[in-house]
Amino acid sequence: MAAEDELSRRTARLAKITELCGDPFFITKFDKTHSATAVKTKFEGLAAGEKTDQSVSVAGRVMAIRNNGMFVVILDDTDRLQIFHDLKASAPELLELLALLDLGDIIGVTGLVRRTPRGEITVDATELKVLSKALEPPPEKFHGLKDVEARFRHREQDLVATPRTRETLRARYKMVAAIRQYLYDREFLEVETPMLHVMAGGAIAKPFVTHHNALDMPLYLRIAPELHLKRLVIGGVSEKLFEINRCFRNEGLSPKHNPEFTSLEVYQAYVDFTAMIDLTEAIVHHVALMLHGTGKVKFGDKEIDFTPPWPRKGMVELVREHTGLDLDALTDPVAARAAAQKIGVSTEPGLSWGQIVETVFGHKVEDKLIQPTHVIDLPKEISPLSKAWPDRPHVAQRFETYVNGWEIANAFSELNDPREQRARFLEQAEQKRGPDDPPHPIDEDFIKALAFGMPPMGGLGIGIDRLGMLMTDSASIREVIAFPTMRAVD
RNA sequence: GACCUCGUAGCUCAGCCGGUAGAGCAUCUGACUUUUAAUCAGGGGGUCAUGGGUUCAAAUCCCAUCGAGGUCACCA
Repeated sequence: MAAEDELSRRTARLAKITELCGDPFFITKFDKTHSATAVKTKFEGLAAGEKTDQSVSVAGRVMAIRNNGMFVVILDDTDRLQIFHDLKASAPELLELLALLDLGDIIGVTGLVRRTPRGEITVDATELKVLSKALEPPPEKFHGLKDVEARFRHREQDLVATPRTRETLRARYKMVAAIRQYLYDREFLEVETPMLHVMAGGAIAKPFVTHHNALDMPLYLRIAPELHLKRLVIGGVSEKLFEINRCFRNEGLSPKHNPEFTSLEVYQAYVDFTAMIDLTEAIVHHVALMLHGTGKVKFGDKEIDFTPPWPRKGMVELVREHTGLDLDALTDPVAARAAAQKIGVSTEPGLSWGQIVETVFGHKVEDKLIQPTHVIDLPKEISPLSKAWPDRPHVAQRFETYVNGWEIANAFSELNDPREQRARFLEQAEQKRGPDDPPHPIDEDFIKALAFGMPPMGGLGIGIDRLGMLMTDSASIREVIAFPTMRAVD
């Protein structure tokens, strides 16, 4: 039967239902007394074949109709639940309505709870209401929705058809809630800063550009909230604050990159980056415990142990361990570049020593860091917002945390010297980057804010989507984003 | 952006050494009073992503386009 026929068949049934008991789309409420799980839990003790005289009202989507409607399975946001209709003894109106049910309809049922001889908790329907009619059929009941494109373009279908999708997205949302609660409990204030920026700062990435009509000027979707968050700390809104929200980067898509993604950024005055290491471990471990009851989390064929503390290793030290190349001994960029070339890492000419270290690290080390590892001692040249060590001026007081080869956290002792910050920005603006990259703008408002006096502080960013992937054994970032970015179809 | 793979019924898939399209689920008709992916019998349902080419003949081979996935590149 063609799709149009399916639509007209279901529409015809809707008309009949409307004749019988009114238009379902006019219904505004249903007094649901129990969720599917609540029913199953409450009557757990029933023996097979045992009946009760206790009535419940349940509601959900019709997932299966067996034995001509004798058994109907509904799904709500907790579980599936079986409904029984006595095809011989039920009221004729009920049976008439039952015959008009389709897979996917939303129904409300009132009836007595029993356990069938086969052991299934079941509601013997005495009342049936169609609360909403599905005019389109659901995906195949056993194999579900497999087509990746369809799953992401029509997440509602995927959610109905694929238990794993429900679990993954729920876990992601619970994870975000757990992180918020963790920080609330420690008196961090959750704040909001602009999504629309006059210039996109706080990171290096290509921004999305839009235009404000009334102001007749370009605006950029933020690539990071960092600079505004620091300004809030400077102003004294709170010495401990955070934001969990979206950032946007106009770059390539990959299993680890979505154009919009969620980041957590935390700032705390009067602490250094080592406090952010502790906080990173605490937050991530807390999330693992909350979702899995243990710090050890399965990912693919690996087991990742989030139990603190995690090892800290220098970036140059790691490069040495994995390649034998000691970049500390080659501080001249030309020599460093030649040495990198020898071990098969070619770099653009004109890169700084720090950029070469980062490139070699990215090619030779990154994907080997499976268990949580804090990479410390990052080059100052690639850390324009971080304080350097007084006794090691080319090394930043910064770390990046890697898990499963992915960067999931990035933090530093925040640079608060406005003169030094201006110099770093200028250096940044001159640094060699991609051929079509726009020049890095200098955010004078931010420098002015620093000049107003920023307390020493630690700042931390955690990629929520990637953390979500780790916590849900998801190979693609799209699994943990309800509606990942897709190309438009005609 | 480059390369590889994929796109067949509403869904899940088969068919791909060229010969005019199949199965299961869903759907329709009938049977069935306790099913658990219910079962049994029968029926209907297709622009084989789109466009072009080769050929007597194309779902199948070739080219282009669109969409998707992957790898790489890009990426604080």
